[in-house]
Amino acid sequence: MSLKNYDIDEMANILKVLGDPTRLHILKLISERELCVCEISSILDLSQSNVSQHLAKLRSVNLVRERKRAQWVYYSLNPEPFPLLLEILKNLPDVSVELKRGERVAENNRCKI
Amino acid sequence: MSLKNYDIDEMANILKVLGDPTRLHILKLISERELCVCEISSILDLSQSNVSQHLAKLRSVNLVRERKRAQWVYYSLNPEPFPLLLEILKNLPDVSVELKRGERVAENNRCKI
DNA sequence: TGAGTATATTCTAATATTCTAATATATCTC
DNA sequence: GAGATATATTAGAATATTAGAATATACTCA
Repeated sequence: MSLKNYDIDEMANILKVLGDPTRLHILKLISERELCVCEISSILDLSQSNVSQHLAKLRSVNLVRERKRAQWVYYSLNPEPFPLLLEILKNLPDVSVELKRGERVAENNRCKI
Repeated sequence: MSLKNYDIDEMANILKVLGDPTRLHILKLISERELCVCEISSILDLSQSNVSQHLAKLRSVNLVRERKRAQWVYYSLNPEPFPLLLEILKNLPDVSVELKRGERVAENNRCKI
């Protein structure tokens, strides 16, 4: 996803989706490592439904990619270059501690494939 | 305004303010040339109150600068470097035709100082 | 000082967003 | 196939945002 040639409404839409702390947090997490919904849910201590709805918004503007395996869905950043997003994420606080917590959950829940 | 060291809530706040087509449009306009509220109002065909409220949101996250002269208030981009914003604005459609229209308004209303 | 103009603020109604609870779908395992 | 698990979707209540009308403030000029 390039940044070129957006009209104002498209750009506003993307920025609106980005303008939510939960969604930014999710993006930061999956920018470091692919995560399934249950891991995100557990790390952020949010309901599955809530996370799923935020992911739907992120999908709606093509910011994330999903990979389905068995009953799990793993999310990662859309790999097409979107320099703006990378710049934003680079400047958010580190989430490695949270990710460690996610790993333990993954092991317990056997969604680690 | 640098992009470094924002926490997630601050960043989300800024992006939320940016995530509105009217505000993006205003930012694009004043990135080309300092404008008073009445010019913005006329160019975008929005009520004075509406424009003023959008400007208040832009002020709330420090994206714009105001210069008061007589009864007019002239807005321009906050000059502190905010590479992210410049990148966004660079990729929005040209507004020079709209700005020409604004100039005519300015002449009629004698807010051109 | 008083009338006129530009802008900001406040209030309110309409609309949009968010969260939770309930339900649906899909896949796995037995 | 039946039950269990992961995820998505839907519906509804709570909350937030938006736009317009009315009002307030600040400045100018006669």
